[in-house]
Amino acid sequence: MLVSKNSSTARRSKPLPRSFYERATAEVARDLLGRTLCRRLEDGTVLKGRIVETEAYEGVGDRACHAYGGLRTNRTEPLWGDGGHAYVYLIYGMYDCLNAVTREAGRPEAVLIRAAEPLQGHEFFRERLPHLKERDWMRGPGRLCRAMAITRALNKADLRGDELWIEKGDEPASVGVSVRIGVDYAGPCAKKALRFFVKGSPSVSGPKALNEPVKSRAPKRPARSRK
DNA sequence: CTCGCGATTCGCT
DNA sequence: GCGAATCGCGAGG
Repeated sequence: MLVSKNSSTARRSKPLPRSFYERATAEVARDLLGRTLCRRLEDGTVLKGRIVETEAYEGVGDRACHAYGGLRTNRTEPLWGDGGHAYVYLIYGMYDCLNAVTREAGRPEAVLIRAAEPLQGHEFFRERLPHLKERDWMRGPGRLCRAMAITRALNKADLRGDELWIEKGDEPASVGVSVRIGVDYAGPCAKKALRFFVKGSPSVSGPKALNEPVKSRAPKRPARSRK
């Protein structure tokens, strides 16, 4: 029996189900913290990172959202599809950003994955981003995609697929909340507390002032209600 | 077709 | 702290 060192043949933990994504977007964003983002390369190498920072984009009424005002174009098409798929777009002509589409088809909402802590694939990451320290490999949405080789080729990919998926992971000890980063143009929507991060993680991006807040209390992961 | 600009990052002052 | 890099997208002529 072939034993693979890079775990390409290792049994794979189950990806989060579609139903995970078909909920209120802010809930999904909060709930994605601590989960394991996984990427399988063509050669079988599997890369993993622990999600430590996310942002919710709440659809047609959210001025910061690409689908604001009902905008439906070739670019925003993935947002309009089923939850549990990837929306990968290019920003500033050089960086890809990864979103997890939420809600059901017809509700164009998503969660931007802003940062993660490297869990698996250190050799690959180091070779790809030699100028950065380990903690910075996935610190920021552009670097995260760079490190994990996530490009627009994965746009619309199923997040339960073979190339890209998200696993259960572990519950963070402490969660922070703040306004979203880089959306000052969004008027009143820019004030909404839709950014979630794992407090104390060295891989969280953004200004210090947002990450070491004074009074914020972390909302708890909503208990699975039984009706 | 032209124009303005962005859910960022990096390097320099 | 500031500005350049770099190009696809969306709006408008």
